[in-house]
Amino acid sequence: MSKSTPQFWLLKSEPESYSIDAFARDGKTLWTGVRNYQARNFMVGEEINTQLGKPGPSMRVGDLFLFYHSSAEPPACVGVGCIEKVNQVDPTQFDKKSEAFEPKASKAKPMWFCCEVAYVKHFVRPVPLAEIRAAAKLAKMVLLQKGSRLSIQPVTKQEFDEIGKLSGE
DNA sequence: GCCAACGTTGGC
DNA sequence: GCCAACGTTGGC
Repeated sequence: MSKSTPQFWLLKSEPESYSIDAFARDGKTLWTGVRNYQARNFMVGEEINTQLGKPGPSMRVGDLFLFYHSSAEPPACVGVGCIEKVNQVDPTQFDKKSEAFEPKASKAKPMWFCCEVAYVKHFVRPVPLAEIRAAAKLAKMVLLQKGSRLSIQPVTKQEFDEIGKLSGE
């Protein structure tokens, strides 16, 4: 795989189900349970997306992401993680006890994929959604677009850096 | 392929 | 708890 400049993402998680503190304890985790095709396709390798005729942006090993607490008080970007592996089969689709169980999937033909991510850091000061919304430079973030519910979103380097700045780095 | 009904997301 | 917006499902 060729070296390339990192790309940037935003990954949402409800802290009640998986918080940045849990992420920090785990160090690494599989980002499982994503059940939205657009979000899934970001985690599938770009070669595969190209083969499928869907050459959208794809995660690459080494990309960085903002860890976002959704349905939280307040909703906020709370830290940073790193993409360790892409295009991993999501094991929760085979687990009948999981909320993310997918009866139509089989091991031979999995439907859902995930990435492995590594904890990088907490922001010293979380950046709440209201502050993101108030920042002119962040107006184009997918997060702020009306009706945007994507749990995995591409973020520009400028946006990533600006959030870091707002966090007091 | 259309589209109504339904379930989910997520801010407030 | 409310509700707008969205994605998915399934009948036709």
